[in-house]
Amino acid sequence: MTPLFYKDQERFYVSVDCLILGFKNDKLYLLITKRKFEPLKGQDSLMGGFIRPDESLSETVTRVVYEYTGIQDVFMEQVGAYGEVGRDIGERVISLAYYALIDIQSFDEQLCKVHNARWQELETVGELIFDHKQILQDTIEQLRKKAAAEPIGFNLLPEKFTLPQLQTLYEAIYQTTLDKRNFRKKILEMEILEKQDDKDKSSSKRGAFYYKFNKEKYDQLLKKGYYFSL
Amino acid sequence: MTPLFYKDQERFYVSVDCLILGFKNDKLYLLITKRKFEPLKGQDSLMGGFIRPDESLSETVTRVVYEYTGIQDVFMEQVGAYGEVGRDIGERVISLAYYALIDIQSFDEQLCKVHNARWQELETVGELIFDHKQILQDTIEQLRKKAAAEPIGFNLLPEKFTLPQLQTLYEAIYQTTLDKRNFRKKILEMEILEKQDDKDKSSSKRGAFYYKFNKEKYDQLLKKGYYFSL
DNA sequence: TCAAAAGTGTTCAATTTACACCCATGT
DNA sequence: ACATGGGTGTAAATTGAACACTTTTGA
Repeated sequence: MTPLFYKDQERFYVSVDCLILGFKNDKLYLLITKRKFEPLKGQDSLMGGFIRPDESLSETVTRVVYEYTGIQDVFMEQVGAYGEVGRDIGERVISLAYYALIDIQSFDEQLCKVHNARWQELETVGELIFDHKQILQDTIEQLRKKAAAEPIGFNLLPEKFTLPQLQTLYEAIYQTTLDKRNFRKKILEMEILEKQDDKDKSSSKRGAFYYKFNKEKYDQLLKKGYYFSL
Repeated sequence: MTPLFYKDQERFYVSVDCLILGFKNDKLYLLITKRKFEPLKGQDSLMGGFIRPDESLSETVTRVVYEYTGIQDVFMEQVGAYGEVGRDIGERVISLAYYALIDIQSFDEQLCKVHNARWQELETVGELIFDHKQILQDTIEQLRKKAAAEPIGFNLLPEKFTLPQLQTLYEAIYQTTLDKRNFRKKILEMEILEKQDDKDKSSSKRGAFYYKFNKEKYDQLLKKGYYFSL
């Protein structure tokens, strides 16, 4: 019942490459693994996995991210398809790149040992196999644009976070410094944050109030034609 | 010499779907074809083609666009990868969507008959097979953002164009009206257009001066940290 | 001579940027 | 009591939005 026309076509290996990003110590980190098989076994690589016949693309990403982080229900976005003929030196593989933003607190550190993985500060990532470095560049560029236009940064923070935390996150994303008063004014004016009663005292004596992102309020805002922008 | 690990994996049909866009009569048009083979033979569809083993993704797009338009060296951009398990009802096909912007003047009208294709006004596109309508939505959204931030609109115009033409193009892209004086001020201040000595008299008695986009000037602008925005 | 599209500047409003001091608290 | 990071408002500058009339010329 498969149409004949399809049968005449070539088929290809298709993989996903996942850029798993976390935020700690005021910096963005990329999860990097040592490749487990030839060719280039042992070299630094993005997390990857081949697509299975019964999986959609995002299901494959979800599976790979879960495997490497133990986290489910992760925020992800597609970066693009990479299909130069010789990009994978083993066989021809077309790769679909996705980045995933995780709260690094809920990351299972054990899994680093299992997978020979490590968190590498984003700005200091060295050589990666194939075109993975290019994929990373494209991802950073896309993340910057997206983070400026939609409230996706919160995926990198715990449910409760402080405004200083949020600001250093955006400073890490944009690789710049931001004015404290302007930043706070802007984010608070949107009224998408809910101030909590308790404080984080881990980084100052005075303590900084916790906030939560309120997705419902954000959705209402969208309906009214307002847009997130930082 | 192919690594064993790869051999264990499934392989997939991979196609590109091309959204070929043109501009005429103050409106954007999408090239639509009647599907040539089963399943859904005869229904409206984007231009597509299967990837060949010796082709990169953009080479496949270039080939498909050439086949349907007779145009080479076309501006294109990737929209994304579409890979839901059941998206193609014939077989599982992972599709990589690209849009291409062409100068509709240089389009070979003959090819419409050869391929059962037609230009459909973008805002009136009806049902399309599979997830092609979704792909179209995503494309329009991406095109709007891109056109606002980079000088890609010129790919939809002849080499020489007038400012009224350019303005109606942007009005078609954004689906809004723009203030003539503000528009002209903004685009001319960038100094990326070169005024010609001759006029287009086809749409008014007085005639409107032709301009050309100057890519060199634009690149210099980029180096100085200025950015295109319309 | 008149209809139809091309061309041209200024004012006001909104947004963005720059900037400095007091507060709370643990040591 | 003091050091450390948290928290707050205003003024200036820039950018974006609104707006109306003159010019050219073919029919």
